[in-house]
Amino acid sequence: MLPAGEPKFRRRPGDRPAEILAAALEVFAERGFHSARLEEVAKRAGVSKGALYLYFETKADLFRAVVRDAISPNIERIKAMAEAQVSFEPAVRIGLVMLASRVVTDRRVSGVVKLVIAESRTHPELAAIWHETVVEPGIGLMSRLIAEAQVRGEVREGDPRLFAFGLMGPMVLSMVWRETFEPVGAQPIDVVKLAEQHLDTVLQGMRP
Amino acid sequence: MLPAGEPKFRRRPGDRPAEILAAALEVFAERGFHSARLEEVAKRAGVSKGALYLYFETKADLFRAVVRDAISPNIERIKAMAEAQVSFEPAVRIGLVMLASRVVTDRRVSGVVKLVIAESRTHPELAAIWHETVVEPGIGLMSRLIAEAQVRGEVREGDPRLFAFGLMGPMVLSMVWRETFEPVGAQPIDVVKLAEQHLDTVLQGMRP
DNA sequence: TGAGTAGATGACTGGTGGGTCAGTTATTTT
DNA sequence: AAAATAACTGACCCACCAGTCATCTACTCA
Repeated sequence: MLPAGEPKFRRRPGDRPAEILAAALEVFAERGFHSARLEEVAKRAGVSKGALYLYFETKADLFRAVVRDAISPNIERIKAMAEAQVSFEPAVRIGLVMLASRVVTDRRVSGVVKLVIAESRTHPELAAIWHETVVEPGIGLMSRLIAEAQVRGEVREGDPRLFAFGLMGPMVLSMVWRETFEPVGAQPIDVVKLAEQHLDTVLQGMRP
Repeated sequence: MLPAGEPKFRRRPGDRPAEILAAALEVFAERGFHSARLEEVAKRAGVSKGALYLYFETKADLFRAVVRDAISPNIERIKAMAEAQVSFEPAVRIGLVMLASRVVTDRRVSGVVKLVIAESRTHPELAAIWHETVVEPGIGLMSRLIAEAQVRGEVREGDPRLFAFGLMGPMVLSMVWRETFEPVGAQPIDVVKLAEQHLDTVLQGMRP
């Protein structure tokens, strides 16, 4: 019964955390927090269950790490957009279409968004982190651009924040739709088309 | 130790199911499916855990009953709207504002919506039921009204279904917002104001 | 009023899965 | 080459809770 050649495992402490996070994201996204089995995460990450505990304290800790990990690229995007000096219409056009084509369509993102929504009662810190690092800065940025455009007379009067919700709403709906209704046979939404048509409609409707 | 006066329990088979459903809705909405404790449901319904099993087969069965129960009034509403012969603009105006003031604001509804989203992987039947009895008829009705308005030249060209998503999006966002971000300190959305401003914007943007 | 019965109780159980740790194996150091 | 080290394994433990059932109690009706 002596195993020939291939070693039973390798020591790769540098790569393990990222691999475990990737596997955990998959399993959490598929099953939700409670139904996710650590045994399954370990299997997909190619390690034993015990190894998970070398890198993460508890299941909840692993979950938090998954969500935090998924946030970072989005923060970069928002920061970049906020720093670039741009005028309202083109910024919103480019921003929303990019959001539609790159973010909303990415199952890893919509999966995490769904997780945050689903587990917000049992893990309110995650909803809080998500809110203050992604949602509020994003909405804040849009509101500011809209308010500036109003001063220049390019946009009619109205609450800038509500305009921002009006623009973002269908993107949120799309993520919910993809995660909730498409798996049970709902006709998929063409998110990019939706974003474009919605932009045409709302931008026209926002003119004075 | 003989209890004087008040009996230990009463036999009220007629009222129990509704009371259990109400209690279960509360607990499921607060905790989600897995974290919800049947002991807690029983306590709030004023019965013992065993009594639950006189009326519902399993926890999942109880959960399904809660969701089905919450759907029915909405089906009635949609049916009524579909049967009333109405023209596009006033119908959408009245419909969306009613939705905002009565449905989106009702925590019992937003709670169940959140549950359906959260548990759609482990209970896809619920997502399916919700989709075919509420979502699809609702979207279908709106799309039809929009398509008819396009024929009459009241609305510019564009995919009627995407217009419908554009109108509904912010309502979905509002429910998610209330259930997910408000509990962690997010500034509440005035849903009726949002609905009104969004209607003004989108209806103007939909004109030819 | 008392026998019959359906409604209701609550202590109990069994499966499940998060978390532990004594021991094993790959790798580094001496 | 041997010792030292740290990554990793996997069998085990035990808390937890959905679901059960022997028993009891309220109500009915003859």
